[in-house]
Amino acid sequence: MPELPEVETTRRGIRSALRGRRISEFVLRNHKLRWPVDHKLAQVLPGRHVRDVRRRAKYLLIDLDGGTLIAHLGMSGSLRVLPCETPWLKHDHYEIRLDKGSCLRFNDPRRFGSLHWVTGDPLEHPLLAGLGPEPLGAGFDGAYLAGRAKGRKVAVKQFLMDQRIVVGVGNIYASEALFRAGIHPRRAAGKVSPERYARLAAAVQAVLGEAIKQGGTTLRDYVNADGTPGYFRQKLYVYERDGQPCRKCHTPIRKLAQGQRSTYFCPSCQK
DNA sequence: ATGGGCACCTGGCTGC
DNA sequence: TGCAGCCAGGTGCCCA
Repeated sequence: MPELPEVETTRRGIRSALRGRRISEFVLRNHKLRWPVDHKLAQVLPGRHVRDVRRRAKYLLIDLDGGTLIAHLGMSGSLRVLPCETPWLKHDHYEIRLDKGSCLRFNDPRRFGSLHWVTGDPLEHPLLAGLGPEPLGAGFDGAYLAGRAKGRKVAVKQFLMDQRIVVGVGNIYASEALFRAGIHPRRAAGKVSPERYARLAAAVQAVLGEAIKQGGTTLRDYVNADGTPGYFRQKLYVYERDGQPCRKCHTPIRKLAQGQRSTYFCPSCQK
């Protein structure tokens, strides 16, 4: 999926098109996403206005009068703003039609995405309640990471991707942040020094911030709200670069498997 | 509590 | 050309 930078880029793209607008219709073409989408949304949503579009972790929160839509893009999902007359494409699953002829449409080949409607505080929804701090907000730094890592034997790369520890870091940016911090992805989380956690926290913030500026990373499916790809791919140091020379020391980048996911690293720069 | 593995699903690529 | 096998921006859940 889209990781934090891609979700944030999507948020910025759809927010300007949605805010203040009135929903005229909700069309559910395929309710079989990660969790079944409630067909009643077709009755519940029309007439409501969009107050704001927020992001928490990799979830988009679309605040309406009297409730919030919680949308997740899964691995391959994208939300785009389109003219209402645009024909349905393969893997288009739902559409929020707005006044003035535009609509927000969700496309997701793998259907790992989701859509929930809540009338209370969305941050208290079970999917969101246990999430860790935002990496670009207060409460995330090296001291925090070091504290959470005490005694943990899990590899630091998997630790960093645990959304209960810190949100938003997925498979691409975990490898990239560890490279920037010079930390070997297989090192036990509890055996990384506080000094190196300070470097790692700064690296996470830097790589996510830079990726947001570039509109995210497009590998395959991901497109922004206006259909354009993200341009951060050319700035990646290690992800999907196995066998190619390290951009700092020219040692070939290596690939390994951790928790059924690929990890990329430089065996010379990362210890 | 922690760690490890599987499941959900489709499509694109590789190699025989 | 056909097809099996493997891999892909995530994460909830089950088991030891």
